[in-house]
Amino acid sequence: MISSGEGAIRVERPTKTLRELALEKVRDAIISGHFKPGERLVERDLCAQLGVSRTIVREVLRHLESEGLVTNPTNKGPMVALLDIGEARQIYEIRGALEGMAAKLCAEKGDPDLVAQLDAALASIRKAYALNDMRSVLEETTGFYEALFTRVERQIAWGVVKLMTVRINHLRSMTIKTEGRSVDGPKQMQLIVDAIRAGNGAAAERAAIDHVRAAAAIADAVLSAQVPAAES
Amino acid sequence: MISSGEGAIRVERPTKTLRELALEKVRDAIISGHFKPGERLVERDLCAQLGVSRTIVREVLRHLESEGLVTNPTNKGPMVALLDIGEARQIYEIRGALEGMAAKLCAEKGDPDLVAQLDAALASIRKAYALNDMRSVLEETTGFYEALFTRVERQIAWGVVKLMTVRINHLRSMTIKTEGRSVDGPKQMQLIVDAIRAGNGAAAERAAIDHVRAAAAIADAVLSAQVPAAES
DNA sequence: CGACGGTTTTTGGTAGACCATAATACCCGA
DNA sequence: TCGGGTATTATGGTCTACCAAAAACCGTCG
Repeated sequence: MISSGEGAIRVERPTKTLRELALEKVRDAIISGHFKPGERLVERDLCAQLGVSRTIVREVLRHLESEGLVTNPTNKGPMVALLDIGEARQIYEIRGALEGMAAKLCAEKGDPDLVAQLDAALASIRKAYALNDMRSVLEETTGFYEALFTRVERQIAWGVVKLMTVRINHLRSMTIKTEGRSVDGPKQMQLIVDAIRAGNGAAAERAAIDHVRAAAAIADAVLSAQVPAAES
Repeated sequence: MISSGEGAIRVERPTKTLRELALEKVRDAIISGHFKPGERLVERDLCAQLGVSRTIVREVLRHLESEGLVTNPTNKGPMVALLDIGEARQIYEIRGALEGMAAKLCAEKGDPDLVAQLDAALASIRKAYALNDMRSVLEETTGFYEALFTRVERQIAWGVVKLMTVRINHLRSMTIKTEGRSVDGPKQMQLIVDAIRAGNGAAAERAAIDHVRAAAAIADAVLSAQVPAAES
């Protein structure tokens, strides 16, 4: 991303600032469900729990707000964002559009290295499924798509997809556990890779969209079942 | 967005918090070029200029950072983000994908009201061009696309497009001033509307993509000319 | 049981302090 | 004059304390 002219001998001290640490902690806590949707996030409580000052906490909350993980009704204080079923559908749709675009570009690029990388990622996913290691499944799947985007220099689209993804993370972890997903999921991704290998852009796009669509359908079912009819 | 059960008699005091005000001010200052790309944004200076405390300024900077308008090199302090030509291309591409998607959905919906609204927006754009009122051109164009997205309930995609758009705002204001743009721009948008009116989803999608593509091409030319060869 | 009124909680926002580090200016000796 | 080391300054990162106002809570009284 940064055009550092002078090679890779940079010292790169990964000085994480306290704020970044706190941000990750809170984000993970939300994603992992430690803080449940709708739960209030009281600034001073967070200060105590994180062991940092309000300055930090406020900045973190603001950041998460702009990520869509936290909502902030004025004069009420921040809370973990609720995921609307309509929003979830929209997010899956956006992912479909962008992942389809990336897959198409990959196919048109015709880079054997890329195909190899995707194959490897897919193998890892299958292995993780076999071991029932859902955490790794998610991780490797993320890696698969990261390659899909970044190998054709689409960092920004990848950023958007990541942003969207954190908001539906708990849905993701439910969809991958669904009956048959351990077979269907990789199979659909295989179709993407095959189309890319064949250099068939249109097919790659379609396959990517289909894969997201399948995940969306499962998520939809999960959400509908989970909240059959929220009373007024 | 919010399901307020009890009708529209809400008092709705638009109590903007200071922070929100400050955020808009700074964002506008960046978009309008008051703060130029690469310029340092010194926290204490901003405090003085905005008349708010450092807490607020820091939160605002963090927010703009996650919008991509500000970068924050560690140990250096925030500065207005530089727009890379590659990033600009990526952004136009994403807009193409999403606006194409929205246009297609609009066509498939077949809502006469929507068509009327788009026609009206387009008329306003033409009028603004005739008056050489570029500010209004931008505004009305935004309205056009907002309708395109929100009329088919794609608020999230619209949010993404808005996010992308602020980052290329100065490019936008240059492209619309380009020779012939006052004719070509509306003409291309007319094609979108026509396709929607005809209920032709594929054509609407194509027209939307073409329109973005044309803008991207101009932006590309502008950027390439502007920075012929940035030295190492 | 319900309305009223006060107390506590919590947010929005401010001021100012402290430290660490990066950049800059400066100064002194060879 | 040049080189190098040191003092200074600018700035971000972080903390604490404080205030006002909105909300939430709670207990009392009609």
